[in-house]
Order: sequence, then structure tokens, then C-alpha cells
Amino acid sequence: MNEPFPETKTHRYQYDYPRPAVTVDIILFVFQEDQLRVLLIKRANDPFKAKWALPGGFIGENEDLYDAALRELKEETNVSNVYLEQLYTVGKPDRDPRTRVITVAYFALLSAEEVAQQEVHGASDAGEARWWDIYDLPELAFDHQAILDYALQRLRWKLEWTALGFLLLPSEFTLSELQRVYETILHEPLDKRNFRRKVLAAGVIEPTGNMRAGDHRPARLYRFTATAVEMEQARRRFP
Amino acid sequence: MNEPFPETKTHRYQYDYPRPAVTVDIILFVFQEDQLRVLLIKRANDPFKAKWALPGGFIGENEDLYDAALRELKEETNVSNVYLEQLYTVGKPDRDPRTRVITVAYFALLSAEEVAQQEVHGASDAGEARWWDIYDLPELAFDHQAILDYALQRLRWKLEWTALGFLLLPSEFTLSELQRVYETILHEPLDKRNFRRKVLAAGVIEPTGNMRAGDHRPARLYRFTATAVEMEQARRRFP
DNA sequence: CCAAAAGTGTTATGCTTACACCCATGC
DNA sequence: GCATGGGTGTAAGCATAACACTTTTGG
Repeated sequence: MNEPFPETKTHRYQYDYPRPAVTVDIILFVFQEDQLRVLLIKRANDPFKAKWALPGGFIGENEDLYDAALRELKEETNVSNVYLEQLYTVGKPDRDPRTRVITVAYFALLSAEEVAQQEVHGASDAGEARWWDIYDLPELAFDHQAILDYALQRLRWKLEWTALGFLLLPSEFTLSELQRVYETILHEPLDKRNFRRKVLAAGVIEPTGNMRAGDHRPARLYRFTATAVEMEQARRRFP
Repeated sequence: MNEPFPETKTHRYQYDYPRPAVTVDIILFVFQEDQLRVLLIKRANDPFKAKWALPGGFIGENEDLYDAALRELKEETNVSNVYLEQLYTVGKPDRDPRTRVITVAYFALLSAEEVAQQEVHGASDAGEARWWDIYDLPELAFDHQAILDYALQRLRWKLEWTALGFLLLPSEFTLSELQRVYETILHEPLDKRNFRRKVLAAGVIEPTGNMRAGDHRPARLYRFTATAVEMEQARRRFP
């Protein structure tokens, strides 16, 4: 073996002009225990050691941005069936004190069913990972608070104009559960009758015929319709 | 002088991991002669030699993405007073055959007044530059057609939900002129009375008191209100 | 039988749409 | 006086918002 560099040295990539490092960070939203939560990872190293940060990492040499986000998500949370949408690209020169980093932020929605199936805690090699209530966050590393604020803004907006709410729920859900998702994300109470009329009129959900037995009167279960899913799939990607 | 490399060789920038090149490209819209137009530059070199491409270039080593877009715009068109908004980031590994390039696309709106003041043709050192009717475009280099399609979609959407139309007009304009902007961008005819009622009710424009003398009955001139401009300024930036 | 959540209709209001004619000016 | 674009109102239909009681179950 005739390595060009000794083993203790890393390989060097050389370019004629300076290049920034490019990462993807992911804002992964879930709805658990009547809370809207995001996944954060406690940083093991400086800078911002012991602060919480969005999961993410460097893009591969021959990897599409979307694929990189999927891969990071898979590495961190072991989920693959997820709604993923590009959010924004940040690139202030000093946002990472080590080197120039440009970050393409994605936001992701994970259904409750998949959250239950996955073991997310400690899944990261970057440090401790846990879910945080969006309305009770710790101090965040880098400019991640601003990215998260923007993600929440976009999520709210999409909720009002598209039919994204059910992506955070299991495949069968009651209208009250759906309403709680909306109320939690929008952070305001909604009128029950108007909510039901509106969501039913939109034609994005249909009754499954099943009922959810509970402590009290059983509730009709709904699923989202195939066309609603397709519409979101079509909208989510560039262009 | 003890240069580490001979003059004929460029300096080398070295990193431990591969890094993509990062560029900003700009979709610059103007409204001229009842057409919605974009600025394109004819490529002088391969790849895609003699094809038309969006103006853009590499980000500086210590330059914010937004600033890079502003600088490129200034270099290409000599304009600085412009509405600029981040559109999308594309990064398919093979979109540029030479090397891995990630492009942050911005879209920009230039008022008619400024277009008139600037000399845009030939302003680019990258080759011939000219305005193209958005509905009669040449074949484009790279994935620029897809980026442009997306920019147009976003422009239409913003036009319906915000009050962006007047950014393409001179500071004083008639309601008919404003309506023509909307009709051209949305690519559909609008009802004159409804259009006027709606735009006036929105409170984003106000009469200046002046009249435009023309071939026929003079038309009232309007300006957009200070609050409307501020609202757009506030909305445009991340977060 | 009581607590708790599910479910259900009507009215008033404002917004959107469709639609046709007179007005002021230059030539 | 005529051609050209500027300017104006109304009625119908539709979506939204406000609002309170009955139903079904488990304990």
C-alpha cells in the first residue's frame, strides 16, 4: 500500500477557490402527548458544547440535498417514511466559529405511529437526543433558534393552507385528535363545529368505519384520502 | 517574495473533507412593454456554450448569501435598489458537469424606473446579456429552466397573497398599469372593477393627486403606501 | 345517574364574482 | 364627433364565524 499521506494525517481535498462546508439540518416535528415537539441533540463538543442543536450533518460528495436530509434523519432517528420539505438556506459567514458553513434546513413531519416504533433517545452518535416541547425549549446552539422559529412559522402557514395536519397523526384518528393538533400548532383554540365542517368539506379525510373506544362515548375514526396524500407529495418537492 | 506556488499556478485551498462549490443565481424580473421579462446571459464557455443562463456566481469567502446575490446583481445590472428574496437551493450532484455545485437561487424584482436608468445589455463580463419575455424563452443551460419555472410559480403566488405587484412599476402608476402587471404575471384576464375595488380596499396604494396625461382621458396616479413597502421588507428576509 | 367527550345546524356577516354603461380627452 | 382608455355600482352566491345543546359511553 502506497498511501500518499501517512495514516495519522487526513486526506486533503484541494480546490482553486475557497469553498464553504455545506450541511443539512433537520427540524423534525412530532405530536406526542398533546405537545408539538422537535428533536434536538445535545452537543458533545465545542463550539456550543452541552447546548442543544438541530440534528444534521455534512452532505456527501455525490449526494443530493434531499437525500442527505433523508440519510441524516435515518441515522439520527431510524425513520424513513417521513414528510420532508426544504425550508431555507442560511449562510452568514460567522455562524459557525470554526469554518465557513452553509446550512440547508429541512423540516420534517413524523407520524405518531412511526415515533412509537422508533427508538429515538440516544440514537445519535453526536450525543444525547431527545424531544422538546416547542413551547418550552432550551437554549440552542448556532442560529438554530432562528431556524426553528422560521420552521414553526412555515408549519403554521402550511397547516392553514394545505392539509398537512394528519401527517403528524396515526393512520386512523378522530376529529378531536386532529383538532388538538391544529390547536397546538396554531397555538389558539378553534371552534369544534366549524373545524369539523371545514375539514370534512375539504375532502381530504374520510371515515374508516371504525370507532375508537375510550373512557367515554366512542369516536368515529378517519383516515386521510389517497388524493390528499398525493397532493402533498406533489407539492413538497422542487419545483 | 517567496510564494509557495509559482505564479502560473493558482493557490490551492485544502480541506479534510470534500466541499461543493456554492453559487447564487438570480432570477431578475422586470416589467417592460407589457411583458414580464427575465435577465439571461449567453454563456461564452462550455459547458452549455452559447446557451442562455441565469446570472450568478460564486459566493465570497466571507460573504453572506444575500450579500452575494446583491453583489452579483450589481455586477451584472448595476442596480442596487431591488427586492430580493431567497427562492430555493438546488444541489443535484450532476447538475454541473465540471464539479459539484450547490446553487442558492434568489428572485429579484426591479422597478421600471430603475430598468430605464440602467444599462443592462452587455453589462456582464460573462457574455451577452438581455431581457427575455417569460413566455418566449430560449433553451436554458443547466437546470435553469426548472428554477425559472419555480420562480414564476412563487411570483404568482406572492402576487395573489401579498402586494408585490407595484415593485415592478415606477413609483407613480395608474391602476390600469397595475392591472396589466397582474394580468401578465398571472397570465389571465382580470375584471377591472373587481381589481380596482380589491387593490384599493387592501390599503396598500394611495392616490398621489397627480394625473397621467395620455392619448385619452387622463388617469389618476397612485403610489404604494409606506406601510405596504415596510410590510414587504419585513416579510422578505429570513426568518 | 353523573362525568366526560362526541356529535350536530342555523343565522348573520363579509367577501367574491359577474356584469354594462357613462366620462374625459386627443385628434 | 369619434375612438380610446378611464372610471363607476349592484345583486347573487359562497365561505366564515359565532353560538348551545343532545348523545353516548364508562364508572
